[in-house]
Amino acid sequence: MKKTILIVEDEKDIRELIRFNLQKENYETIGAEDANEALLTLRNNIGIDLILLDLMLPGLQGEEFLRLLKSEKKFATIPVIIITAKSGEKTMVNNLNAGADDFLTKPFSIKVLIAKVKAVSRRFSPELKIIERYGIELDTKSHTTSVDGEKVELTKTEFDLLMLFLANPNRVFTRDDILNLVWNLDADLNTRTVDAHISNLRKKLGRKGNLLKSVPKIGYKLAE
Amino acid sequence: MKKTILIVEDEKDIRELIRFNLQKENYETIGAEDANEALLTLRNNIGIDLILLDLMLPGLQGEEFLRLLKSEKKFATIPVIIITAKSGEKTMVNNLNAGADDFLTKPFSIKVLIAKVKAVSRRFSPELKIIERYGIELDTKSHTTSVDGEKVELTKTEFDLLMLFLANPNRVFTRDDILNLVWNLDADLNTRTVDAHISNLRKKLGRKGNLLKSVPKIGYKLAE
DNA sequence: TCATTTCTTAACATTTTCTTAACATCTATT
DNA sequence: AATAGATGTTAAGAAAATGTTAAGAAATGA
Repeated sequence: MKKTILIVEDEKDIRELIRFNLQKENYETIGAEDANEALLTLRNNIGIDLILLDLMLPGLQGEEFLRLLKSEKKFATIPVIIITAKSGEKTMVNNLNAGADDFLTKPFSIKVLIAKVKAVSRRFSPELKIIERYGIELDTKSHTTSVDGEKVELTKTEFDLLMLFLANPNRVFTRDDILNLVWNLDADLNTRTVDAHISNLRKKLGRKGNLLKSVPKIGYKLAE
Repeated sequence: MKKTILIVEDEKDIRELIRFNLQKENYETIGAEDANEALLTLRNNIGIDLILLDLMLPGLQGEEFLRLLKSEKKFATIPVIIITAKSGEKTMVNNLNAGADDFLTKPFSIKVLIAKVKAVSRRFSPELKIIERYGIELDTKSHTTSVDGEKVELTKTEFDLLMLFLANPNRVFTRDDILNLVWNLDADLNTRTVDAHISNLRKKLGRKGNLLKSVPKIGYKLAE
């Protein structure tokens, strides 16, 4: 699932540069010009997964904002990467103490930025889990699937699709929902593509294939 | 290869201070607030090279955690440096008996901490460790490799790459994961570089080469 | 320094996966 | 039963990913 990054940066050019590159890496991004706007965004948006914070902000100083963040329980667990022009060691120590998870000094390379974002978000959500339901087991660690103990080979798309349903049993998804959640938001696909993948999945799931139910005129769901 | 240090310390300020300084020394760090989180991290993270353990932990007492560590075969070989406020001689002896490799008493100087970490990891890194699986044997001490008893010449990169997979069978790594774990975080490389090395490795591993499986659209894993 | 080894990348080959369109089948309604 | 509109299925071409090789760059060592 796509991760959302809040970019708090007053210089528009830099903000857009960062956005562009993160979007290319398949992150969702939200921009904020200053700390106040950032706070507003945080309060109105659920599911911010990471904050990129430029410390040289006008108004409420970045440091202050960082402390404020870490003092609100709701936000305290969101990882923060600091961007700063000051490279003094004291500053870094202060920020790290205030709760930053990593830092970048300007000028920074986009590659390093991306690498840090990935490293931090990986550190915070080691998505290693096993989902099991109705005798179907998905292991995200080895990326393997089994049905009643028998191994089944799925492609990545099939795996993601099945994970969506297994994680949300009985919930109906429209074809558009599915395209948005399993593919990229901007993928420009025929909705019937979903049908084709459902069909393949059913076949591969064997006797458990009929757990994937079509809900006429709406979409699909997983149910007994 | 960058070494990863797990810092088990409930006081956030101290934890971050340590992190910052170790990162500066080019170590990878992971923080844990208490023993439970630490155990979780150990189970989900491959390649923890050293543990810094504050004994004054809430919940499961540090001593208990240490004993638990040393009793699990998988973790028993990871060196541990104890941080403690108690400087009593008896405590030290107890901890050293329980498997600690060195200790620091609070308040400690960062310089001493770094020095101890370096000393301990140096002591452990030329450790005679042999990984053997599927008939492939890696000897980290002599840096030699054999397949079904036959010696095989690997370059350092190939060796590190193979070690990553052998130490984590069945786990899928993305090309980015691999670049981060085998190369440095900020190595600025084309992800296809990984493919080239995998290809070379497969060839050198002969009939065992096909244990390195590609997982299309994700990465690679080692599996039967 | 030069020689040698190792690494990175680009180019091309091969394989896998995806998407779509065509046709089949089903279901509800008249 | 006929029809219309939906879903099911299949297979072929397109697209994307991986496999492989080799050449130049970079690192290493004499």
